[in-house]
Amino acid sequence: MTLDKKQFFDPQAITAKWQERWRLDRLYHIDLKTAKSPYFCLMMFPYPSAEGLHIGNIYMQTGTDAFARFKQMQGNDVFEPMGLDAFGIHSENYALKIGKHPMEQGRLAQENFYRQMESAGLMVDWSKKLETTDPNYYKWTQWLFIQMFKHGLAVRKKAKVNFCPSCKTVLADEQVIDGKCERCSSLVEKRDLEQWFFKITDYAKRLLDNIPGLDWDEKIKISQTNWIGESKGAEIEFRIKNVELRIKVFTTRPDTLYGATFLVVAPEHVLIDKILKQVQDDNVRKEVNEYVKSAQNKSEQERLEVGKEKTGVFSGCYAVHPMTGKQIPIWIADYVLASYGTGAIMAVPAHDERDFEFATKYNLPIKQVIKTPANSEGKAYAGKGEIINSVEWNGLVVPQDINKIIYDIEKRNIGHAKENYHLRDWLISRQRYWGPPIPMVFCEKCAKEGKSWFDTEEAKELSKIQNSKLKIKNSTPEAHGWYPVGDEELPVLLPFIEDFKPLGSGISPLANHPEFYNTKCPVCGNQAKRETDVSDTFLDSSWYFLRYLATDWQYLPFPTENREFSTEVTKLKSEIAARKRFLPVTIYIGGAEHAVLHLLYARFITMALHDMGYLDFEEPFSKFYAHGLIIKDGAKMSKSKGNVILPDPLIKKFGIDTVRLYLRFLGPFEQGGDFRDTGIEGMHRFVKRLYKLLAKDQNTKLQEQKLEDKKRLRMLHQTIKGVTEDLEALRFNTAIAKLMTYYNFLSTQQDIYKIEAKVYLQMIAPFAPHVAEELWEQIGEQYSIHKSAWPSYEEKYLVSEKVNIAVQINGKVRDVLAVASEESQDKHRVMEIVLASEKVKRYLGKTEISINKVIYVPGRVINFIV
RNA sequence: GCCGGGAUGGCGGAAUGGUAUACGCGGUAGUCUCAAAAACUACUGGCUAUAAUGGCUGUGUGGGUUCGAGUCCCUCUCCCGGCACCA
Repeated sequence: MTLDKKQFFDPQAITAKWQERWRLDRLYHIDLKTAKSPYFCLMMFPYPSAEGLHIGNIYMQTGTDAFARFKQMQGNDVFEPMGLDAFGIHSENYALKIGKHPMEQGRLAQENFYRQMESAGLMVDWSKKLETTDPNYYKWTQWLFIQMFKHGLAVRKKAKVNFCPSCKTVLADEQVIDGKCERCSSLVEKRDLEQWFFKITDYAKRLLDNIPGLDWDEKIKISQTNWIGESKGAEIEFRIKNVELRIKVFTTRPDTLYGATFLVVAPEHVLIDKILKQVQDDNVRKEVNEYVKSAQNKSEQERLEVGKEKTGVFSGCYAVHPMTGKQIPIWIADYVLASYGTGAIMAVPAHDERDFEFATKYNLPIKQVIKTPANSEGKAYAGKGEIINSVEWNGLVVPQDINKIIYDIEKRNIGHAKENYHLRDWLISRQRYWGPPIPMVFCEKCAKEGKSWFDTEEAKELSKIQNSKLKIKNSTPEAHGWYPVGDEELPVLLPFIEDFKPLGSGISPLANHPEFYNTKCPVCGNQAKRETDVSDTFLDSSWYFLRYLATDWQYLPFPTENREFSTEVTKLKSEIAARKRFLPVTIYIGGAEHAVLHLLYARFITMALHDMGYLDFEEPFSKFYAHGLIIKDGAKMSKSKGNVILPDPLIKKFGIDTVRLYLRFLGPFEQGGDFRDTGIEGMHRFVKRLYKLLAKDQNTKLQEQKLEDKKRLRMLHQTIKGVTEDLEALRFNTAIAKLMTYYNFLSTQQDIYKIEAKVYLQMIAPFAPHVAEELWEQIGEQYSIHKSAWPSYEEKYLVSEKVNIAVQINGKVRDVLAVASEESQDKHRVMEIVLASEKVKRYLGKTEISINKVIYVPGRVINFIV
């Protein structure tokens, strides 16, 4: 007779039973204050834009959860919080697509997301959840913006910025991938606009220098290093002939200075106008003007097109070479970028491919200054070799002697050592609706009078107490008229408006709402206007991990002892101290796609908050682990391909424990893997078999007495060791493989010892929390398995199963003769095995040698000295 | 072009320099069934052999180090990711 499945294993009933019990018992509630061994296990919070959770979200969340549960069982007080990154273009675009108001869509999505995440059986303390759209949250996002402004890290600048014509907003550099919008893949345009920027470039060096010390995925560290893009070199000044003007150029190869045969400046370079005034020839002037104009009209895309032939025009002016005193022509060409370095270069065609191409086209002189191997032709871009044709530098060898050259340049007062960074300032304004309004007020009257917040008493007070790393600047023209909203006015609520659609033309939807933007100047009291742009969603997520520790605090953004909050700090003194122990985040798990976005911004903001005195650490995430992507049929899941896997039906069909186990098993966590339907069926079979093996009313008898069988003890302890090490390194797939091997072993045994069942359930609990809890109860153990101590192993049971037996002649290993197995641990037995081995017989027969000494190397090789 | 990472059965993937292919999927055969499904049992890299506890071969290519290489070193090919007219 076949058993009805329901009769012996009903995953839905088990899940419901235990989730209910855990909730009633507040099993996963964590008291941040009394925690003895604080462990902050953070996972990236999702944005609730799509129809619901994606299998990829579940993949990441349950993976993090398995690790968190493991750490909890190891005796840590694990804080695993969760929330929603609900503001931002992602969510807004989705609302636009389905024709709902973002506020309404947000409410629906929020409900659905929390329901789904709770069904995943996470050990999240839901009493500490947060949403970035909550005014109690974005009040502090706005507060953060204001602190950045007050400390001179949020500035208004007019600049060429990325503009997405489809999302109708500006974008940060990091949000442009291959010239396309990160969200919608539209071709990004460049527009000249005045916007709010965060001065992340001020932190470029520190952000870079801290990278080697981070316990992060190497991939991510390399990406960030490349993105910050430090180039070491020198800035060198060239006098312009007949004029009191100088052009600064940046070069990484000051050693090739004697090879500079002309200068090139970007078409946008500010000196061009001044230079042109000196030019007599009208034709040249006209030509230059035309070139500059045509360069401006070209899109970034066109200008950067690979393989494009270089263009340029002679400016009519000459510069004076600082070493030789000879005059060299100044050219204007768009292969030099205004936004990098000084916007001008010294061209060394003999040793730079681009300069060579340009010099060849326009017939400019080429002068070799580095000795190159005989066989290479004119263009040798060698970065190393002996310097020639360079008067006093001749004979020096680069790169070794580059510092001598820079020293010489500095001594002659023609330039100095200089580092440049690829990193650009973080453009924070968005001309969209769905975000926290930037909490700034602009007063026309004050602007005309050249006043700003930096002229107030408060600014002067602040400048007295601030960290030396942050110098409050004097009021710059860009800051004139700008005041932050007063603390008591926060949050600046995002109003509900019907016309929330992005307008394009660089204006935010809020700009059509005088009832929102009309206000009074906090200083002069005249009519003033609120900023109508909202901030980038990456600002919301740049500090959310701090807020998890303070979701119940209304007057503190996160645990801090800064004097700004002195009243609260006095009141909550010990609580703040206790909660601070969870920071910085112990481990952060998330997708590698945020390498240069979220992860860099969070580091920057943390560093800035540190410098402002709000935090006493400057790196937010001690450890970062990047998980891989889950794909289907070898391709990324997408609706157009019709290969999207949704979690709900799977959970319904197999139960969450099977899904959790399968997601862990399908490939290494850091690589992701291919979702296969037959694969999950296989895992389902395993879960059913396991249940059958250990469930109370099944045939198995649990042996209460002590386990003495050596083989079984070794199996048990080896599995504990392997699984523990695998979990420690987040190698979930191999951990589960070991558990399955162990199951296969146990299932062949007549009886199962209690200790085996117990340890087995504990090891599978992080992956299959509900089934493990159910069986834990059925074998008569005390609730809850998740509060039980992770099993430990004893070395004495771990003697290696395999040893190799080798022959040594004159201290050198000559040959491996045999492989002995477990029984061979004592020397006499080894001898027997060796002598019985066919290979040894042959070896001994051939060479007529005898074994006179045995050296035993535990675990690996047994050497015979012959 | 530059910087990373990778290539192991029919498939996903295991292997601190020590019996390559753990674990799962798929496949084959069998048990149970009127039958099928499910479940269970056995086998499953290739070639060869079958009296075997047999032989040979095998981790993208070609070489090297080593008693011993998927693993370490060098060459080449291909694939994936990031950056890219950044001076």
